[in-house]
Amino acid sequence: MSDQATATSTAPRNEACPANTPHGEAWGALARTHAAVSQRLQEALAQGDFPPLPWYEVLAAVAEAPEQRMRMGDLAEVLVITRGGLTKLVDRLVKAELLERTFCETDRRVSYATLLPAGASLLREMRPVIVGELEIAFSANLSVEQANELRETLDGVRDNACAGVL
Amino acid sequence: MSDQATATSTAPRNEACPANTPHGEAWGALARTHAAVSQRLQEALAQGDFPPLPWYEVLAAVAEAPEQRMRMGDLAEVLVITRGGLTKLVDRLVKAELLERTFCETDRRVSYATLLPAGASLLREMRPVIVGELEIAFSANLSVEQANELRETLDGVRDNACAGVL
DNA sequence: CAGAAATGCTTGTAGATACAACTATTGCCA
DNA sequence: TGGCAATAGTTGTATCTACAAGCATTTCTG
Repeated sequence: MSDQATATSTAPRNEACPANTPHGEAWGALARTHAAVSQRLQEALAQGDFPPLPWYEVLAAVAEAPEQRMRMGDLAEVLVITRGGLTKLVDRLVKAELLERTFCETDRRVSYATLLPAGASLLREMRPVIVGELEIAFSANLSVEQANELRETLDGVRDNACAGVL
Repeated sequence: MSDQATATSTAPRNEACPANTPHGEAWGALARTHAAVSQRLQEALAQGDFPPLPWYEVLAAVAEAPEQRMRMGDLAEVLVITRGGLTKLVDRLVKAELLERTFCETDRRVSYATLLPAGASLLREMRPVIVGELEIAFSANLSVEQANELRETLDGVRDNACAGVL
Protein backbone atom coordinates (compact mmCIF):
# COMPACT_ATOMS: atom_id res chain seq x y z
CA MET A 1 0.00 0.00 0.00
CA SER A 2 0.97 3.58 0.01
CA ASP A 3 3.51 4.38 2.62
CA GLN A 4 5.26 7.43 1.41
CA ALA A 5 7.50 9.03 3.95
CA THR A 6 6.06 12.45 4.35
CA ALA A 7 9.15 14.43 5.03
CA THR A 8 7.42 17.09 7.03
CA SER A 9 9.84 16.50 9.81
CA THR A 10 9.94 19.74 11.75
CA ALA A 11 6.40 20.28 12.82
CA PRO A 12 3.91 19.66 15.57
CA ARG A 13 2.94 16.07 15.99
CA ASN A 14 0.80 15.17 13.10
CA GLU A 15 -1.06 12.17 14.42
CA ALA A 16 -4.79 12.33 13.86
CA CYS A 17 -6.35 14.47 16.30
CA PRO A 18 -9.48 14.07 18.26
CA ALA A 19 -8.11 16.44 20.81
CA ASN A 20 -4.93 17.27 22.56
CA THR A 21 -5.93 15.93 25.93
CA PRO A 22 -4.53 12.64 27.19
CA HIS A 23 -7.96 11.07 26.93
CA GLY A 24 -8.35 12.45 23.46
CA GLU A 25 -5.05 10.89 22.45
CA ALA A 26 -6.17 7.60 23.92
CA TRP A 27 -9.36 7.76 21.88
CA GLY A 28 -7.39 8.55 18.75
CA ALA A 29 -5.18 5.56 19.34
CA LEU A 30 -8.22 3.42 19.99
CA ALA A 31 -9.87 4.48 16.74
CA ARG A 32 -6.79 4.01 14.62
CA THR A 33 -5.93 0.68 16.16
CA HIS A 34 -9.44 -0.59 15.65
CA ALA A 35 -9.35 0.46 12.02
CA ALA A 36 -5.94 -1.06 11.42
CA VAL A 37 -6.68 -4.40 13.02
CA SER A 38 -10.08 -4.58 11.42
CA GLN A 39 -8.55 -3.90 8.04
CA ARG A 40 -5.98 -6.60 8.59
CA LEU A 41 -8.63 -9.14 9.48
CA GLN A 42 -10.72 -8.26 6.45
CA GLU A 43 -7.74 -8.65 4.18
CA ALA A 44 -6.88 -12.02 5.63
CA LEU A 45 -10.43 -13.22 5.16
CA ALA A 46 -10.66 -11.92 1.62
CA GLN A 47 -7.40 -13.61 0.77
CA GLY A 48 -8.80 -16.96 1.85
CA ASP A 49 -12.06 -16.43 -0.06
CA PHE A 50 -13.98 -16.16 3.15
CA PRO A 51 -17.00 -13.98 3.81
CA PRO A 52 -16.48 -10.53 5.33
CA LEU A 53 -15.75 -9.89 8.98
CA PRO A 54 -19.30 -9.06 10.08
CA TRP A 55 -20.39 -12.53 9.02
CA TYR A 56 -17.78 -14.04 11.28
CA GLU A 57 -18.90 -11.90 14.16
CA VAL A 58 -22.49 -12.99 13.75
CA LEU A 59 -21.57 -16.66 13.48
CA ALA A 60 -19.24 -16.48 16.45
CA ALA A 61 -21.82 -14.75 18.63
CA VAL A 62 -24.59 -17.16 17.75
CA ALA A 63 -22.33 -20.18 18.13
CA GLU A 64 -21.52 -19.30 21.72
CA ALA A 65 -25.09 -18.61 22.72
CA PRO A 66 -27.13 -21.29 24.47
CA GLU A 67 -28.78 -23.60 21.94
CA GLN A 68 -26.74 -21.84 19.30
CA ARG A 69 -29.39 -19.23 18.72
CA MET A 70 -29.89 -15.60 19.66
CA ARG A 71 -32.71 -13.10 19.66
CA MET A 72 -32.28 -10.45 17.00
CA GLY A 73 -32.31 -7.65 19.51
CA ASP A 74 -29.64 -9.17 21.71
CA LEU A 75 -27.51 -9.89 18.69
CA ALA A 76 -27.74 -6.29 17.54
CA GLU A 77 -26.75 -5.09 20.97
CA VAL A 78 -23.76 -7.40 21.23
CA LEU A 79 -22.52 -6.46 17.77
CA VAL A 80 -23.26 -2.79 18.42
CA ILE A 81 -25.16 -2.24 15.20
CA THR A 82 -28.70 -1.07 14.58
CA ARG A 83 -31.59 -3.47 14.46
CA GLY A 84 -32.43 -2.57 10.91
CA GLY A 85 -28.88 -3.27 9.89
CA LEU A 86 -28.89 -6.59 11.67
CA THR A 87 -32.08 -7.70 9.94
CA LYS A 88 -30.44 -7.26 6.57
CA LEU A 89 -27.17 -8.77 7.68
CA VAL A 90 -28.94 -11.87 8.95
CA ASP A 91 -30.93 -11.95 5.72
CA ARG A 92 -27.71 -12.46 3.82
CA LEU A 93 -26.52 -15.20 6.13
CA VAL A 94 -29.88 -16.92 5.84
CA LYS A 95 -29.71 -16.72 2.08
CA ALA A 96 -26.26 -18.27 2.29
CA GLU A 97 -27.80 -21.06 4.37
CA LEU A 98 -25.51 -20.44 7.29
CA LEU A 99 -28.32 -19.38 9.63
CA GLU A 100 -32.04 -19.92 9.81
CA ARG A 101 -34.76 -17.91 11.46
CA THR A 102 -36.68 -19.63 14.19
CA PHE A 103 -39.46 -18.28 16.31
CA CYS A 104 -40.49 -18.16 19.92
CA GLU A 105 -43.54 -20.10 21.02
CA THR A 106 -44.40 -17.91 23.96
CA ASP A 107 -43.75 -14.51 22.35
CA ARG A 108 -44.54 -14.28 18.70
CA ARG A 109 -42.71 -11.01 18.28
CA VAL A 110 -39.27 -12.44 18.84
CA SER A 111 -37.32 -14.26 16.21
CA TYR A 112 -34.06 -16.07 16.66
CA ALA A 113 -31.05 -16.26 14.44
CA THR A 114 -30.17 -19.93 14.68
CA LEU A 115 -26.93 -21.52 13.60
CA LEU A 116 -27.09 -24.14 10.86
CA PRO A 117 -24.51 -26.91 10.46
CA ALA A 118 -23.04 -25.17 7.45
CA GLY A 119 -22.61 -22.06 9.55
CA ALA A 120 -20.87 -23.95 12.32
CA SER A 121 -18.65 -25.59 9.76
CA LEU A 122 -17.70 -22.31 8.13
CA LEU A 123 -17.01 -20.81 11.53
CA ARG A 124 -14.55 -23.59 12.28
CA GLU A 125 -12.72 -22.76 9.08
CA MET A 126 -12.65 -19.04 9.71
CA ARG A 127 -11.65 -19.07 13.33
CA PRO A 128 -8.00 -20.05 12.88
CA VAL A 129 -7.56 -17.28 10.33
CA ILE A 130 -8.92 -14.70 12.74
CA VAL A 131 -7.06 -16.07 15.73
CA GLY A 132 -3.84 -16.16 13.77
CA GLU A 133 -4.09 -12.56 12.69
CA LEU A 134 -4.98 -11.46 16.18
CA GLU A 135 -1.97 -13.24 17.57
CA ILE A 136 0.23 -11.35 15.17
CA ALA A 137 -1.30 -8.05 16.16
CA PHE A 138 -1.57 -8.58 19.90
CA SER A 139 0.73 -11.32 20.98
CA ALA A 140 3.99 -9.66 20.03
CA ASN A 141 3.86 -7.01 22.70
CA LEU A 142 1.13 -8.13 25.04
CA SER A 143 1.36 -10.91 27.55
CA VAL A 144 -1.77 -12.79 28.45
CA GLU A 145 -2.05 -10.77 31.62
CA GLN A 146 -1.62 -7.52 29.78
CA ALA A 147 -4.29 -8.59 27.34
CA ASN A 148 -6.68 -9.24 30.19
CA GLU A 149 -5.82 -5.93 31.73
CA LEU A 150 -6.46 -4.20 28.42
CA ARG A 151 -9.80 -5.92 28.11
CA GLU A 152 -10.86 -4.79 31.55
CA THR A 153 -9.79 -1.23 30.91
CA LEU A 154 -11.69 -1.12 27.65
CA ASP A 155 -14.79 -2.69 29.15
CA GLY A 156 -14.75 -0.01 31.80
CA VAL A 157 -14.61 2.70 29.20
CA ARG A 158 -17.42 1.07 27.29
CA ASP A 159 -19.61 0.93 30.36
CA ASN A 160 -19.13 4.64 30.88
CA ALA A 161 -19.83 5.35 27.25
CA CYS A 162 -23.10 3.46 27.49
CA ALA A 163 -23.99 5.00 30.83
CA GLY A 164 -25.55 8.15 29.50
CA VAL A 165 -27.49 6.33 26.85
CA LEU A 166 -29.30 3.92 29.09
CA MET B 1 -38.35 6.12 17.31
CA SER B 2 -34.96 5.26 16.02
CA ASP B 3 -33.50 1.86 15.99
CA GLN B 4 -31.07 2.42 18.73
CA ALA B 5 -30.27 0.64 21.92
CA THR B 6 -33.60 -0.24 23.30
CA ALA B 7 -32.05 -1.33 26.56
CA THR B 8 -33.31 -4.83 26.76
CA SER B 9 -34.14 -5.92 30.23
CA THR B 10 -31.50 -8.60 30.39
CA ALA B 11 -28.27 -6.94 29.45
CA PRO B 12 -26.53 -9.97 28.02
CA ARG B 13 -23.09 -10.39 29.46
CA ASN B 14 -22.83 -12.51 26.43
CA GLU B 15 -19.22 -12.07 25.46
CA ALA B 16 -19.46 -11.69 21.75
CA CYS B 17 -16.93 -13.65 20.31
CA PRO B 18 -14.00 -13.20 18.14
CA ALA B 19 -12.39 -16.11 19.88
CA ASN B 20 -11.94 -17.52 23.31
CA THR B 21 -8.31 -16.67 23.64
CA PRO B 22 -7.19 -13.78 25.85
CA HIS B 23 -6.11 -11.83 22.83
CA GLY B 24 -9.39 -12.56 21.15
CA GLU B 25 -11.26 -11.24 24.16
CA ALA B 26 -9.13 -8.13 24.10
CA TRP B 27 -9.99 -7.59 20.47
CA GLY B 28 -13.67 -8.09 21.19
CA ALA B 29 -13.52 -5.50 23.93
CA LEU B 30 -11.64 -3.15 21.62
CA ALA B 31 -14.24 -3.49 18.89
CA ARG B 32 -17.22 -3.05 21.18
CA THR B 33 -15.66 -0.12 23.01
CA HIS B 34 -14.83 1.61 19.77
CA ALA B 35 -18.39 1.15 18.54
CA ALA B 36 -19.93 2.33 21.79
CA VAL B 37 -17.80 5.45 22.15
CA SER B 38 -18.14 6.27 18.49
CA GLN B 39 -21.90 5.98 18.76
CA ARG B 40 -21.95 8.22 21.78
CA LEU B 41 -19.94 10.88 19.98
CA GLN B 42 -22.19 10.75 16.95
CA GLU B 43 -25.26 11.15 19.09
CA ALA B 44 -23.82 14.13 20.90
CA LEU B 45 -22.94 15.79 17.61
CA ALA B 46 -26.32 15.10 16.08
CA GLN B 47 -28.02 16.50 19.14
CA GLY B 48 -26.19 19.78 18.70
CA ASP B 49 -26.95 19.94 14.97
CA PHE B 50 -23.33 19.40 14.15
CA PRO B 51 -21.93 17.52 11.16
CA PRO B 52 -21.07 13.84 11.55
CA LEU B 53 -17.97 12.55 13.28
CA PRO B 54 -15.84 11.99 10.16
CA TRP B 55 -16.09 15.70 9.40
CA TYR B 56 -14.68 16.49 12.78
CA GLU B 57 -11.83 14.08 12.30
CA VAL B 58 -10.91 15.66 9.00
CA LEU B 59 -11.07 19.16 10.38
CA ALA B 60 -9.09 18.24 13.47
CA ALA B 61 -6.38 16.52 11.46
CA VAL B 62 -6.00 19.36 8.99
CA ALA B 63 -6.07 21.99 11.73
CA GLU B 64 -3.07 20.48 13.46
CA ALA B 65 -1.03 20.07 10.33
CA PRO B 66 1.59 22.65 9.41
CA GLU B 67 0.00 25.52 7.47
CA GLN B 68 -3.35 23.96 8.24
CA ARG B 69 -3.28 21.83 5.16
CA MET B 70 -2.63 18.18 4.40
CA ARG B 71 -1.96 16.08 1.35
CA MET B 72 -4.88 13.86 0.46
CA GLY B 73 -2.82 10.72 0.77
CA ASP B 74 -1.51 11.55 4.21
CA LEU B 75 -4.96 12.44 5.36
CA ALA B 76 -6.35 9.12 4.16
CA GLU B 77 -3.59 7.29 5.97
CA VAL B 78 -4.12 9.13 9.23
CA LEU B 79 -7.87 8.60 9.15
CA VAL B 80 -7.41 4.99 8.05
CA ILE B 81 -9.84 5.19 5.17
CA THR B 82 -9.39 4.58 1.45
CA ARG B 83 -8.27 7.31 -0.88
CA GLY B 84 -11.39 7.12 -2.93
CA GLY B 85 -13.47 7.51 0.18
CA LEU B 86 -11.43 10.48 1.29
CA THR B 87 -11.81 12.25 -2.05
CA LYS B 88 -15.57 12.17 -1.67
CA LEU B 89 -15.49 13.06 2.00
CA VAL B 90 -13.36 16.11 1.27
CA ASP B 91 -15.67 16.94 -1.63
CA ARG B 92 -18.48 17.35 0.88
CA LEU B 93 -16.45 19.53 3.19
CA VAL B 94 -15.40 21.67 0.25
CA LYS B 95 -19.00 22.04 -0.83
CA ALA B 96 -19.80 23.13 2.72
CA GLU B 97 -17.02 25.70 2.41
CA LEU B 98 -15.11 24.35 5.37
CA LEU B 99 -12.11 23.29 3.30
CA GLU B 100 -10.64 24.21 -0.03
CA ARG B 101 -8.39 22.32 -2.37
CA THR B 102 -5.01 23.79 -3.03
CA PHE B 103 -2.23 22.48 -5.18
CA CYS B 104 1.45 21.91 -5.03
CA GLU B 105 3.74 23.97 -7.19
CA THR B 106 6.53 21.47 -7.41
CA ASP B 107 4.46 18.33 -7.89
CA ARG B 108 1.28 18.78 -9.80
CA ARG B 109 -0.09 15.41 -8.77
CA VAL B 110 -0.61 16.30 -5.17
CA SER B 111 -3.51 18.27 -3.87
CA TYR B 112 -3.97 19.60 -0.39
CA ALA B 113 -7.05 19.80 1.76
CA THR B 114 -6.70 23.24 3.26
CA LEU B 115 -8.63 24.59 6.20
CA LEU B 116 -10.85 27.61 5.64
CA PRO B 117 -11.78 30.07 8.37
CA ALA B 118 -15.30 28.66 8.53
CA GLY B 119 -13.81 25.22 9.07
CA ALA B 120 -11.59 26.43 11.87
CA SER B 121 -14.54 28.16 13.42
CA LEU B 122 -16.75 25.09 13.26
CA LEU B 123 -13.96 23.01 14.71
CA ARG B 124 -13.77 25.30 17.71
CA GLU B 125 -17.46 24.77 18.28
CA MET B 126 -17.31 21.02 17.92
CA ARG B 127 -14.23 20.36 19.99
CA PRO B 128 -15.75 20.94 23.42
CA VAL B 129 -18.60 18.59 22.57
CA ILE B 130 -16.17 15.84 21.65
CA VAL B 131 -13.82 16.49 24.52
CA GLY B 132 -16.72 16.51 26.95
CA GLU B 133 -18.06 13.19 25.79
CA LEU B 134 -14.61 11.66 25.85
CA GLU B 135 -14.09 12.82 29.40
CA ILE B 136 -17.29 11.08 30.40
CA ALA B 137 -16.23 7.88 28.74
CA PHE B 138 -12.59 7.84 29.74
CA SER B 139 -12.02 10.07 32.68
CA ALA B 140 -14.18 8.22 35.16
CA ASN B 141 -11.93 5.24 35.45
CA LEU B 142 -8.71 6.26 33.81
CA SER B 143 -6.11 8.54 35.26
CA VAL B 144 -4.00 10.58 32.91
CA GLU B 145 -1.17 8.13 33.31
CA GLN B 146 -3.43 5.20 32.62
CA ALA B 147 -4.71 6.95 29.53
CA ASN B 148 -1.17 7.41 28.28
CA GLU B 149 -0.39 3.81 29.04
CA LEU B 150 -3.46 2.73 27.14
CA ARG B 151 -2.45 4.84 24.20
CA GLU B 152 0.98 3.30 24.10
CA THR B 153 -0.38 -0.19 24.31
CA LEU B 154 -2.81 0.44 21.49
CA ASP B 155 -0.19 2.08 19.32
CA GLY B 156 1.98 -0.98 19.78
CA VAL B 157 -0.82 -3.22 18.64
CA ARG B 158 -1.46 -0.99 15.67
CA ASP B 159 2.14 -1.11 14.61
CA ASN B 160 2.04 -4.89 14.63
CA ALA B 161 -1.20 -4.92 12.73
CA CYS B 162 0.34 -2.77 10.04
CA ALA B 163 3.59 -4.70 10.02
CA GLY B 164 2.47 -7.45 7.70
CA VAL B 165 0.84 -5.04 5.31
CA LEU B 166 3.87 -2.94 4.59
C1' DC C 1 15.80 11.31 -24.14
C1' DA C 2 12.06 7.95 -24.98
C1' DG C 3 9.10 4.62 -22.88
C1' DA C 4 7.90 1.89 -18.96
C1' DA C 5 6.87 1.91 -14.11
C1' DA C 6 5.42 4.25 -10.06
C1' DT C 7 2.90 7.80 -7.64
C1' DG C 8 -1.17 10.86 -6.43
C1' DC C 9 -5.63 11.52 -6.88
C1' DT C 10 -10.44 11.05 -8.92
C1' DT C 11 -14.55 8.65 -10.74
C1' DG C 12 -18.03 4.85 -11.56
C1' DT C 13 -20.41 1.32 -9.48
C1' DA C 14 -21.97 -1.93 -6.19
C1' DG C 15 -22.71 -3.15 -1.49
C1' DA C 16 -23.58 -2.09 3.21
C1' DT C 17 -25.23 1.02 7.12
C1' DA C 18 -28.11 4.15 9.54
C1' DC C 19 -32.40 6.45 10.23
C1' DA C 20 -37.23 6.72 10.18
C1' DA C 21 -41.63 4.88 9.36
C1' DC C 22 -44.31 0.76 9.56
C1' DT C 23 -46.59 -3.89 11.15
C1' DA C 24 -47.43 -7.22 14.59
C1' DT C 25 -47.62 -8.84 19.24
C1' DT C 26 -47.62 -8.24 24.12
C1' DG C 27 -48.26 -5.79 28.59
C1' DC C 28 -50.50 -2.49 31.45
C1' DC C 29 -54.32 -0.33 33.71
C1' DA C 30 -58.63 1.92 34.17
C1' DT D 1 -62.45 -6.36 28.74
C1' DG D 2 -61.13 -2.31 25.78
C1' DG D 3 -57.65 0.59 24.51
C1' DC D 4 -53.19 2.81 24.76
C1' DA D 5 -48.37 2.32 25.30
C1' DA D 6 -44.28 -0.45 24.94
C1' DT D 7 -41.64 -4.01 22.68
C1' DA D 8 -39.66 -6.90 18.65
C1' DG D 9 -38.61 -6.95 14.01
C1' DT D 10 -38.88 -5.56 9.19
C1' DT D 11 -38.83 -2.45 5.21
C1' DG D 12 -37.91 1.85 2.30
C1' DT D 13 -34.80 5.42 1.36
C1' DA D 14 -30.72 8.10 1.35
C1' DT D 15 -26.03 8.22 2.38
C1' DC D 16 -21.66 6.59 2.86
C1' DT D 17 -17.77 3.38 1.96
C1' DA D 18 -14.84 0.30 -0.44
C1' DC D 19 -13.10 -1.58 -4.66
C1' DA D 20 -11.39 -1.33 -9.17
C1' DA D 21 -10.48 1.13 -13.19
C1' DG D 22 -8.91 5.42 -15.03
C1' DC D 23 -6.23 9.89 -15.88
C1' DA D 24 -2.39 12.97 -15.07
C1' DT D 25 2.19 13.69 -13.50
C1' DT D 26 6.64 12.27 -12.02
C1' DT D 27 10.56 9.08 -11.70
C1' DC D 28 13.35 5.44 -13.14
C1' DT D 29 16.15 2.97 -16.65
C1' DG D 30 18.27 1.57 -20.87
